[in-house]
Amino acid sequence: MQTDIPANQKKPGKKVRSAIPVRERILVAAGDLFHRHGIRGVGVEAIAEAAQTNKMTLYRYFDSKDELIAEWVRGLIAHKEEEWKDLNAKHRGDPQGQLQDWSRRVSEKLRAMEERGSALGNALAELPDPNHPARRVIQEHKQREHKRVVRLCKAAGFEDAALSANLFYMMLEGAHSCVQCIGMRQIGEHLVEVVNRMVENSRRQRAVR
Amino acid sequence: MQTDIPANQKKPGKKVRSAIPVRERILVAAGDLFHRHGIRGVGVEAIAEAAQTNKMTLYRYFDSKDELIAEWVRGLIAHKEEEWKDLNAKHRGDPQGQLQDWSRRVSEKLRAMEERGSALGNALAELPDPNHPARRVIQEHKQREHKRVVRLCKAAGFEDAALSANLFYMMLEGAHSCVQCIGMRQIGEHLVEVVNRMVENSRRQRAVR
DNA sequence: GTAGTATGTTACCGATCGGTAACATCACGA
DNA sequence: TCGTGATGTTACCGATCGGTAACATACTAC
Repeated sequence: MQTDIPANQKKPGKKVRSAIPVRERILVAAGDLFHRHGIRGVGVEAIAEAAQTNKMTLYRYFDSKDELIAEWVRGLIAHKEEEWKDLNAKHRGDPQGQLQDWSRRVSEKLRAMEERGSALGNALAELPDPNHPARRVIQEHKQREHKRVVRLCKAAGFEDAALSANLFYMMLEGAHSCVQCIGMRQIGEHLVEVVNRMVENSRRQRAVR
Repeated sequence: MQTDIPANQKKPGKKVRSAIPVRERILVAAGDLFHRHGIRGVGVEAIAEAAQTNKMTLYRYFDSKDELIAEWVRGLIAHKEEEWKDLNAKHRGDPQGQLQDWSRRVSEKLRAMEERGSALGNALAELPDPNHPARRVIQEHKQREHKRVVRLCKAAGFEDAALSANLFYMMLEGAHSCVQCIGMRQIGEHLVEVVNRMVENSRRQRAVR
């Protein structure tokens, strides 16, 4: 019941330097707000506040809001590509297993998602300018992801690899849309089911041959 | 080579009243700009100008920008539901034909589309506020559309109607995303192909039984 | 003609936004 | 203890936005 304030912190509510570095806090706060309220619906001031800092500091780390958006997007993508790598390491030489596992992971994420869809998908919708740094980064990533899926489907020995890959990719994108459109968080389970059947079909076909 | 201006039009470049009523011109202009530059990226002034009128007149027809957005969305939806009705009339008692025809129509639209995805999908991404009039209208429409697809898949006699319906719906949504993500305007052809196979499978199964 | 209605014009309001300058304060190492 | 770099604070800028008021003009019906 000491009434005095300990000397090591000047005022009761005064800044207790967070362990997480500022730059990261800003990125996390920005990401959260962008995804919840839309990129254009969030001001830099609100981001700084949510990151427990201020606008000036934000602009010391990021040249502009657009660059902050791009950095956030780059982080999302880096994380996602890391997951693809993990997947590849875990199911080395088993492309079918990779596709199945990926669909399972997506399904889990969808179940835990709010009514908002994919962050990257929404970002594309919100940033129509083809020269926006974030837009280009996203599109390049999606191209890489699509190519990866095509490669996996080929390696999986699917009869029509291009068709299977595009089916897989359509479902991947569509599942996220569905959560936002009709609030169907359990649709991922159907994604998983379809992928499983694709794999089964491929095995059956191979057995016949 | 008459130097004088005909009496029936005061000035050379003066307003030659368009045959299309103002309200509709505004909606068309708004829709075009919304879809090209994003809803939040377009100001009412720009809309009025594109509609060859002015802000005051715009606000005489629409209570607010949000209401204009909602009206535009309602128009899109009405048009789409009209198409569903046409489809039903054309393939009465043939649910499989309806699904196939719908996928074909979507495919055609995708091929003609710019790099921007679905207008309704983008609108959802741009309007995160669950109380926005446009958002609610879109979600209700998507719910109806989804139910319609489920009904069609049941009527089509697909083995697992719920699964087929969700597959169909994921592809529908996903195909639009893909155009925006990776610029794949020909992906609709694969959508059509998958639907055709679903129908074939269903027929083969029925033949076996 | 004249009245009434629809539309155009201009100017303005308050709010918000992205971004910057100048200066104060803090934490920490030498 | 001092100095230095990182961070906080405040105030401000110009631009844009959604929305409104007041008034001018055009068109149409009678």
